[in-house]
Amino acid sequence: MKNRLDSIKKQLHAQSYKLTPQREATVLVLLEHESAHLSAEDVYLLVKEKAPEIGLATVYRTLELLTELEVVDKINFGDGVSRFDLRKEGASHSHHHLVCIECGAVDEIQEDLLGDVEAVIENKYRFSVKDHRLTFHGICHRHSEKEGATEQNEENEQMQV
Amino acid sequence: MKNRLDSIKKQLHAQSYKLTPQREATVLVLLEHESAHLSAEDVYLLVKEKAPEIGLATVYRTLELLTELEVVDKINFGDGVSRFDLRKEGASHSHHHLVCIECGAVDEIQEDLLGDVEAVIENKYRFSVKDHRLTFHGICHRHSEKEGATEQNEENEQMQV
DNA sequence: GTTGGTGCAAAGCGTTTGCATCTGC
DNA sequence: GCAGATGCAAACGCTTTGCACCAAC
Repeated sequence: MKNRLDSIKKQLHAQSYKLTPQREATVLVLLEHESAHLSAEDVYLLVKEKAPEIGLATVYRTLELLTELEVVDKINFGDGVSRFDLRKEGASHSHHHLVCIECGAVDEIQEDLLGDVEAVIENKYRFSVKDHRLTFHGICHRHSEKEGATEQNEENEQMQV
Repeated sequence: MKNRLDSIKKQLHAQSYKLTPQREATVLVLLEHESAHLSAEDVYLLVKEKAPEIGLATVYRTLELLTELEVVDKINFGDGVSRFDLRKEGASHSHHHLVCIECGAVDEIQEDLLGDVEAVIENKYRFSVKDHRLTFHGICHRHSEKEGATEQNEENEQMQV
């Protein structure tokens, strides 16, 4: 965790940005809530616990900055808010998501399943892929198998495989 | 084209919705601009040419209705507006998109490249896939190969393979 | 006449921006 | 003191909603 923060600090400095207390608090919130797919508002409320004086605009500006630096991915599940996902250290691509239409849970898939597909895109369609967004909508394992599974609204889990 | 309209009319009637003149004009605009990834505002301006009295709210309501009926897919490329894509007749999944970060062009991929990936999602992650969204961001063939390719902003092409 | 659909304007809501203030070299 | 960063409030832009009116059976 400390390493991630240091590494992000270096990335900021490399582009002559500072790691201000507000930015640090924001990054810490993101680190502490990996895979939570927080919205800007979510981040704001959590950061306020650490640094109550922070303004929403600063959070937006920080998240924008981190997106530019490719520290986070700005993703969108079609519900009208942008969500921010920390990239795995060194990952060059956004990971995939499973959105359950029953309970709203969002699971992550860290393994890259698009290698073959990207090869087709590159060769057949002559398109040089820089990033991708892949989201599946459907019914998660908690709801497809057993009826009466524990309700899980607004809750997020990470599936590491 | 006529067939598509009739088919959509049937789908509406099946759920006891009417194909009002405003709805018909909206559907026609979508049919005439397939693969154009029109925003609601775009659709509104085009529909106004056919039916000048139409209101923006009606267009929004119609697009929402068509999305529910799975006649169109509501997609989002992260630029803050929803875009509406007519589904191919009988297609059960949204098709894929290639967004060029140089010129903003959006190409479509009609072939389904996710068969193997969905099998993994279903089996390994026990997730029952109902729909997907796959977008690649990168550099399109017009800009990756030859410098000085024709500028193509806000323009869209369909790649049928 | 009842029901669903429409048009308009106002409201809603996430996000961005202008600007005065602050902070650190 | 200068440049970058911040906080606040206002502005913005897309989308939704309330409501009176309309159209079709």
